[in-house]
Amino acid sequence: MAATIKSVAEMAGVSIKTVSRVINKEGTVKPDTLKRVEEAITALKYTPNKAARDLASKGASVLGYVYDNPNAYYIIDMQKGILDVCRKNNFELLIHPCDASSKDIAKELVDMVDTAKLAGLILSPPLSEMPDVLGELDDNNINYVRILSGDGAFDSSLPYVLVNDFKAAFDITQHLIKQGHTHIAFIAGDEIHKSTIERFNGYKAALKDANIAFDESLVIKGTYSFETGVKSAETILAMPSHPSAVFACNDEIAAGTLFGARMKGVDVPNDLAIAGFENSPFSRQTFPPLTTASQPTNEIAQHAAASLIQFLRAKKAKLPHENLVHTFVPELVVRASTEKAS
Amino acid sequence: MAATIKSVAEMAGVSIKTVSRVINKEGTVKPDTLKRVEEAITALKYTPNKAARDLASKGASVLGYVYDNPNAYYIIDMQKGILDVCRKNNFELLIHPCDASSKDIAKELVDMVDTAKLAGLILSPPLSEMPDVLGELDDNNINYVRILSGDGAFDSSLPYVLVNDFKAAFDITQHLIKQGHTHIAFIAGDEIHKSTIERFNGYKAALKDANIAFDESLVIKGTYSFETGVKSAETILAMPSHPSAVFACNDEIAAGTLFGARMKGVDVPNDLAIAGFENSPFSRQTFPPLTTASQPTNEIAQHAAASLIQFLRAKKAKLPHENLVHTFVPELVVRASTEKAS
DNA sequence: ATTACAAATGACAGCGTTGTCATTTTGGCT
DNA sequence: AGCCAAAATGACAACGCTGTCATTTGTAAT
Repeated sequence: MAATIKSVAEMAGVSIKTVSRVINKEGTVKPDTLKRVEEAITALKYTPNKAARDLASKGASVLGYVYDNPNAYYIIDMQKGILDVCRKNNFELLIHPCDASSKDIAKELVDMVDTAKLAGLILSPPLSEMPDVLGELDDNNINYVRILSGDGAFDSSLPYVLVNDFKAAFDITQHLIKQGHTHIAFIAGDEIHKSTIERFNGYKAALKDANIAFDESLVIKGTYSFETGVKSAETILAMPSHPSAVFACNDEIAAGTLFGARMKGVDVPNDLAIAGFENSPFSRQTFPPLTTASQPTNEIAQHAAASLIQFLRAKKAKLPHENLVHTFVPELVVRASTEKAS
Repeated sequence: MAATIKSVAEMAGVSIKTVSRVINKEGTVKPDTLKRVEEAITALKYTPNKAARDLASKGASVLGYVYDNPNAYYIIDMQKGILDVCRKNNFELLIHPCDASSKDIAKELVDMVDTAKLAGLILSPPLSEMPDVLGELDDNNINYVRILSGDGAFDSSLPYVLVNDFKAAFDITQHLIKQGHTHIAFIAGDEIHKSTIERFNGYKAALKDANIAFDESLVIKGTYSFETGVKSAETILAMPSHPSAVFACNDEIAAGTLFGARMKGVDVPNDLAIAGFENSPFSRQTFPPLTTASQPTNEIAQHAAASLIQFLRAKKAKLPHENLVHTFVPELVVRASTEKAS
């Protein structure tokens, strides 16, 4: 029923190999024949059979996007960015939400790559920051690109994308300090995420930079969740002479903190300033809207996917390839939750 | 390098066809040989080559999930549900976010099915409710399952999943009425979504049921967005003797309304009760939390995917199949945004 | 035992491409 | 015109599996 390379070849009066050359843009076809073939392709509405292609060329062009992240907005943005690049490069995408805390996660990924014959993986935090998972992937010769939190290049034959949480956290803290706060609480997210550490370090660095003594008692451990924020608000407000500002490790925590403060009748930002991180859509929709840091998720995703594809191509062609690295610095977004009405 | 069906056959001392029978669970293999083959498979870590399989059996086992929906939580839930079923049935999933308002959307989908040799599509609203898109799919003999808003079965040879927004909206409105409200505004979402219409009808039915005259001036048109909520709040609060309650077509609008009310210093729920729809995670995280209706998105997704797969199998085997229909009724979730402190 | 028939297994031809290598065509030089 | 290398094209085997049909093996009834 559907057109095949053979029917196109017959119609154009050439061999199937020539048609193959045309669809693969090998560039060794005379303009004249090229045109005939292209016309035949259009006329027959021919699209190459992917299965046959994959079989003949050994190995499919499918990437896997692996994630364990509760932030739906982040995931959706990542998916869109990756898909864009995949479509442009004739790759397909397999998504794989999973449980990073599962004991067999590494094996699960290896199996998946194996079964689906994946060309490579794209890893989001926290998976991209788990040494044992990465080690297992390395052992099995699996290609992957990582998106992770960090502020400097490191040695790796595989591509990766860095997000400089340190710098952004520094900026946010500095912003709070400029608003006159000296007593700033920090609410941490899951420690399995390197971003938590980086943001914490940025926070400390900004304090130091402003000659404000770091006070351990102002640091609250938690997870990247609304509930953490709610509980932390209670804790913070119960402190004798409580902090006048809070830097929450992400918007969800910040929203929870805001909620908790509200419950206690506390005025934000006048009695308590609150800053988040990530620029989730809802950070704009809380009341008051949250000061936060914005990372270009879609762009990050595109860079990650593009690097991986470039890497795979270089590898296939046995070309040497440069170390593919990109760094992004989330940008400070100031909103009402940290700015006193003037 | 990797094991093939041939190497397994050799090791087990059988023909490749027998191995094929084993991996396809055809069930016509003697227990004895079965065991030998399975051992060989394990020993060699053999996994069938998907491309070869697809090629030989004409047509891959890949479903496409097509959506144009700004609600990230909904999409993530849907994906997870679909993915679960796909994995269980050895199907793969291709996700396809798209723009339903694009003129060529129907063509885009047909092309996609064609190119990726998809076995079928899963359609979310609003795509599942657009006659011209469906018509084009029908014309091209594309198999699909729809998830749509409605309250009764209809004739269709293809499976579909119904969500009874009418009933749920009725329940929400009734809840507001029971709280003593008689002056209830309705904020509509995009009209391209049938859910908007259904929810509107449910709202009207509940009013009628309580002998409250329907007042056209209390209906505000909008889109499923936070901004619509914010603007509507202004409109509503500017009304002479403004409504005491609002039924917003979804949580995002409701959150916006809440935000807008807050801006004006209005007390929710005492001066204005607000109800949403969808039970988005953030409906629990606004202050006060929103009354809403909860739909089991994950389950809906699973049913949709399962019906489609069942349909495809029946079709392939040329078996007659019953009309595969499931109906879900979202459940009322009462929270502080509509309950006056007692 | 023999026959008859069902169950289990195998041989082999595709499926629609790409890769390899052989062949033909082309165009620039003498 | 004649020659040669380079460019263009083609023939054909693989890729790893499934479908079809033929063959062998097992089983129950005579």
